Amino acid sequence: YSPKLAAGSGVSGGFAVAEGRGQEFFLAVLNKNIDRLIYVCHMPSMTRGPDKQFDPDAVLEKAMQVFWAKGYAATGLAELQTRMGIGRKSLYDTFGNKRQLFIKALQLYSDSVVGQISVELDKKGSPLGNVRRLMRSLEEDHSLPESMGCLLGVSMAQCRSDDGEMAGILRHHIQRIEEAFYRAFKRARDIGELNRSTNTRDLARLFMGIAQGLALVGRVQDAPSVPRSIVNAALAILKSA
Amino acid sequence: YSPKLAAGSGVSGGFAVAEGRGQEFFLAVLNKNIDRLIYVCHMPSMTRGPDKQFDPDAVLEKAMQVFWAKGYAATGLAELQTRMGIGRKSLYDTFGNKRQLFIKALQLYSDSVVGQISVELDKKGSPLGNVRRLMRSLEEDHSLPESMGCLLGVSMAQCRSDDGEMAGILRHHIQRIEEAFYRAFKRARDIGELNRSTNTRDLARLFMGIAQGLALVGRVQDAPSVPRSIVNAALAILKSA
DNA sequence: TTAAACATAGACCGATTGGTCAAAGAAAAG
DNA sequence: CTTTTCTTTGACCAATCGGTCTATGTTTAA
Repeated sequence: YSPKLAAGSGVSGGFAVAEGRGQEFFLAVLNKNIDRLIYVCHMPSMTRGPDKQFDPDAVLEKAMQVFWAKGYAATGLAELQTRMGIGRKSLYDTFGNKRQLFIKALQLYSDSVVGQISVELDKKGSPLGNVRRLMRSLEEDHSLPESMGCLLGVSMAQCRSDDGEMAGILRHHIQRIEEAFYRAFKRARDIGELNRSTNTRDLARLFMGIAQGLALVGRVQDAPSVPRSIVNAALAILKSA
Repeated sequence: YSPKLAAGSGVSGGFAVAEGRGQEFFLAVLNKNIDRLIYVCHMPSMTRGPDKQFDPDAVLEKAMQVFWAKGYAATGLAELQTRMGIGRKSLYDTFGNKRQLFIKALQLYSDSVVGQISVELDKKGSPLGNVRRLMRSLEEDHSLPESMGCLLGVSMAQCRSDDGEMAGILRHHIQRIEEAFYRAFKRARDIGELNRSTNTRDLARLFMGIAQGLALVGRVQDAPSVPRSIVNAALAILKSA
């Protein structure tokens, strides 16, 4: 861990008292002091260098934007560097590698966007009202010409079918969406906004799926009519559910 | 179009009668015979080489599979070659380039998969019965662990946000799905399987969106419960629509 | 058989990929 | 100041990217 030990010359040249002794002597000394050596090697440094010149969170946000717009595979390190505004070494030191950076970007997305969805759905008052407000908001977002869809959806589509780790991460994130809808629908049923016979788990999963489909279609849509229709029909469900 | 004319020596050497004439003469002759020359140049060759040693359609099907599983950007020419089983020159001579190959693969997908959906929905008998059968079939497909989702959905997610041409192509293909649902719902309303008040256009777009969401989620799902729920809830809509 | 027209395999291209490394600079403790 | 530790820049790497092209068949009309 320390370059002092890695420098070969320091070992034989540094210990004047050891002159003329055999190899066994050194081994004995090392064995006796190995714990202390390891301890010293792990000690915090006495001096420190300059702090990072960028805010890792702000920079990660930029990376997320790029992945969101272009997808994982189509995003190159060069573009990431440019948009994040940091050097490549800093990028690797801070985030590991491209894949880990992507996973961290997914986490950030989940924490912000999915978190926002949860907040919206958990608001006090009519849970179905919350759902309606959220869906109209999603409709508006994905009707904009510059809509990029949902990063989770985009990533599910790009995730290689044999990449189990990535699939698991994505599954976890979309489950958070499902759970947010589920809480809202369960509460709606409890207070009588939904029929007793309604399967709230099924309904939550359907709305999660609709949200994904909506975001996906919004990516290639040139007019707001299709997102509008989807949300209209989705909200019509709730009137008789 | 013919190397015979491209070979420079043939022009001056071939017309013995023209010896000693000026440049104007040649231009006059060319002008008089230009139509005939063009005609000749477009004539079918007198000899022909060997036929292709592969079936372009079968090979395109293979390419489609690769794009489907890995996505456009993550698919390299090397893998395409291997899976298609043809050389790179043949690939470029037959399909143009990677992008055109991809567009042709999209077309093939649309013709087969979307075509199949249309056939299913246009079947005689109860249109809502057709919808139910189709949705259960989609549920089954996307519950399989090896499900790769829908190539159109995958491509929408990967399509760069500034690639208008690709967005247009994809929009066209998913409209075919929407239209298939629309025909079924319209017919259902006409024969009384749906309420008069139901907006069949909205409902068709919703089901297209649900199908896309279902396919997307199926890509990362490890258990059939979520696809099952989505279709359950989607079909429950129809009972009171 | 000859020669034109095709298809094939595979070498080759510059550009770009994700990733590493050495040299230089900056901050802070001694 | 010096020294140590940290960051940053940018050169560099092998591998791969999409795409081209030459050399070598192979087929068929003349």
